[in-house]
Amino acid sequence: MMIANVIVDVPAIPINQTFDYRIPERFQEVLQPGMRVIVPFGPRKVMGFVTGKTSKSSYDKLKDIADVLDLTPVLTSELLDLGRWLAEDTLSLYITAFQAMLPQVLKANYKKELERLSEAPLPEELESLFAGRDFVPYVEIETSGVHYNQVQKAIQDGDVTVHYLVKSRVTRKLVTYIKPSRDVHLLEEAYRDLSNRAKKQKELLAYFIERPDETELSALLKKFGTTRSAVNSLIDKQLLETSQKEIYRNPYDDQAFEQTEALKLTEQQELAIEPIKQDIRENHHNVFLVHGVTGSGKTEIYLQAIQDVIAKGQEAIVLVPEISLTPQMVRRFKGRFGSSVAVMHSALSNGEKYDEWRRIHQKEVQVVVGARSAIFAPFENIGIIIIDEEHENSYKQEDQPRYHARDVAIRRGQNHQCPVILGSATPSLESYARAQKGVYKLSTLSKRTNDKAMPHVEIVDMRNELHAGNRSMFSRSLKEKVEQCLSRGEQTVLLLNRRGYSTFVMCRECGHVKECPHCDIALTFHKNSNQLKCHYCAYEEPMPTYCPSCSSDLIRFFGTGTQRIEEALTKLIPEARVLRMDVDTTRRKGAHEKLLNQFANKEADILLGTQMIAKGLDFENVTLVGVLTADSMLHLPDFRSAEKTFQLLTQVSGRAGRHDLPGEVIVQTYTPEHYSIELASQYDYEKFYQNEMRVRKKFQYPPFVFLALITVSHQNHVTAAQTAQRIAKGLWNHIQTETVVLGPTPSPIPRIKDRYRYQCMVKYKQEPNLRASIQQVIRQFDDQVRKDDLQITVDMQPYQLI
DNA sequence: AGCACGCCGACT
DNA sequence: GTCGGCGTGCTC
Repeated sequence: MMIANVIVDVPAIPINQTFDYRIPERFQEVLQPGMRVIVPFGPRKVMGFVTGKTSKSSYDKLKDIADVLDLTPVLTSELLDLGRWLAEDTLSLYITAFQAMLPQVLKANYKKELERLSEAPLPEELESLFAGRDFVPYVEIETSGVHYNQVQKAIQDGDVTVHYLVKSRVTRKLVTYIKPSRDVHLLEEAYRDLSNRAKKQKELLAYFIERPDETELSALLKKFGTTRSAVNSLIDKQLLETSQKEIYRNPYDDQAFEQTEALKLTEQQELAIEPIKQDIRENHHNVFLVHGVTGSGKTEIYLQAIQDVIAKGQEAIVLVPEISLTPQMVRRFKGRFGSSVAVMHSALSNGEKYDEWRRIHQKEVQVVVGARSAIFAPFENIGIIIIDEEHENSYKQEDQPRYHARDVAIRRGQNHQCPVILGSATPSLESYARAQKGVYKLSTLSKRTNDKAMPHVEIVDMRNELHAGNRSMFSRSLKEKVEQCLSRGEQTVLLLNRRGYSTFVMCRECGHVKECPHCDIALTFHKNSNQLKCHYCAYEEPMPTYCPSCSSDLIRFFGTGTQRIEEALTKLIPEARVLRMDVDTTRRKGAHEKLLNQFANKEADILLGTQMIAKGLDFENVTLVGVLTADSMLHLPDFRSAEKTFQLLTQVSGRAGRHDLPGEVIVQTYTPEHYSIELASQYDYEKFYQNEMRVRKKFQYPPFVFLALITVSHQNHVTAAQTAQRIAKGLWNHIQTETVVLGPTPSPIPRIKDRYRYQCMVKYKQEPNLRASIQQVIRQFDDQVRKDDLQITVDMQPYQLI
């Protein structure tokens, strides 16, 4: 057992394998799989993960491990295994998968520096750069313009040498503590001797005579209303001493959360939770889909299930989408489980994320609530995994490794033999279909806990507005309702669904949208060629000047923004105070919370914003929700567009009248007859599901098939297209007859950073060897990838097709 | 990826 | 001669 298998931090295809290293004597006791090490790799040093230990190697020129970075493994054996699976499942590199499972600060930083070895004079430029120092960072040499061969020469003469450094990014937060350094009676003696003018010193000393424990410096200064100088004097007199302690950055003040108790469950909730509790008791893995309408008390089910898990001495992972948007959620978990909760989300600093991660790693918490990557929490005895708002696409990572947290959750659920709960008011079709097939266990919560009806939804046909001479973005009905709401002193939320604007073409006269005749997907307007194109097949046609359906010349692509809406709104209803929330107004850190707090404090009457206001917000005084353009998403060139529209409308409707006041919703649309809009207004998920499934079946989209997307990019247009073509051809030779390879077609964004992009889509039902086939086909291009800057990426479960 | 090596053309 | 550009091959 003196050889370690190491995955090194070199993200390249030929390096995607373990490399063997000898374990030097001094590390043999401590080194375990899952630890990070520094190893020599060629002429340099790199970080690596130990994946295993063996006694022999097929390689005979082994080098020694240079250093061990961790005292305990950062990856448990389960996570090591999970990482390998993840890399293979997503066709990523092992190192990429491992890095994705850990906080940023555990990544290595690489530096080179030059060390002077002799007193012999160096070339002039180099000599002045050293300026008496023994070490010079390599970056200084690069930026100073010293000739490379001078350095080379100095190295050859043995006057200097290069060091390859691997530095950890870890920064620890230290806090200063003060404690007495002498016995109490010596302090008392010193107290008597102190001059009466040293008032603060006396006070401090008296404090420590009373309580000789360590006290945090900042707290001490605050308590006595003094500064560091008084303390320093006592330190100089050797009466007190300082010590530094490492603390965790805790982004939440646990005391600030009011503690809550388990609520009494309704009959429906009881029915839903019982089988989950049973699996917890019996250590049994099942996936539960909890389909519960807004306000049906899904969270309370999560909380009570977690309670059971904690009582058993096990741990819980809760995933929520973009948690920074839902301080309410944090409050509920911290309120129930106090300091046993770690919170992981994107708004935390790297240091804060690391500290939360360590609290998990060191078993100081039993519950983690976090965004996507929290699924990799290094717990070893997981009793439940919960994914709230299961349909959210932020659970899919859009860069390598392109994983879906749901898949990882289920894999970990199997590893730990524990239940996985998927919760949503609008489950993804994939999940609901699996529940229908019995793969997942379905529980439905159709009633709200307060027995209130869902707010009434009024659909406004914007074509009628246009015919009546109203060309503004606000229908007469919406204007009226906003004014009424205003006069009652209640608040309004207006959603501008901006995504997809200016890409699709719609007739403002009749609502007609150009779609691909082969794909039933809206065509995308390409400005440079003035063409409409389909992103699923190669279909294209010129941009029409007249609507093919009603011959109106009002056919055009859409473009508008929150800013313009805000202007129009203040003109229309001058007395309303409007708060705008979009990427521009929330870019600054904390701006988000500030805006929401302002609105909660009723400093504004109308909150106008994009998607970000649709999710998880809960304001008791909001009684009106307006959706300005319900169909803007509907015509995105994405087979999920109807599903996304339904989900968004359902979600945003849930924002109205959540409390005592009754709410209402106004949905403005050019296509009121579309089933996603009509059924969302009736809160009829079941019917929507049936309808959408028929569409998916007809056009062979998920969940009836699986997708894999291969994207090729190259600075040369022809190379990109040709390579994609060859990949498509290559794949045809490997696949079953009912599998389809579509394309190549230009990617939705055909050129990014001066690289042309082509893609192939694979639609398949049963293709057990697809990953191997894809790998085999693209391996032929490895050389070109390396030497010709060709890029090939594979997404085994694409979500974002646009 | 990132580094060294080695081959070749250009230039003081 | 020698400087420096880039193609090639290796990394336990």
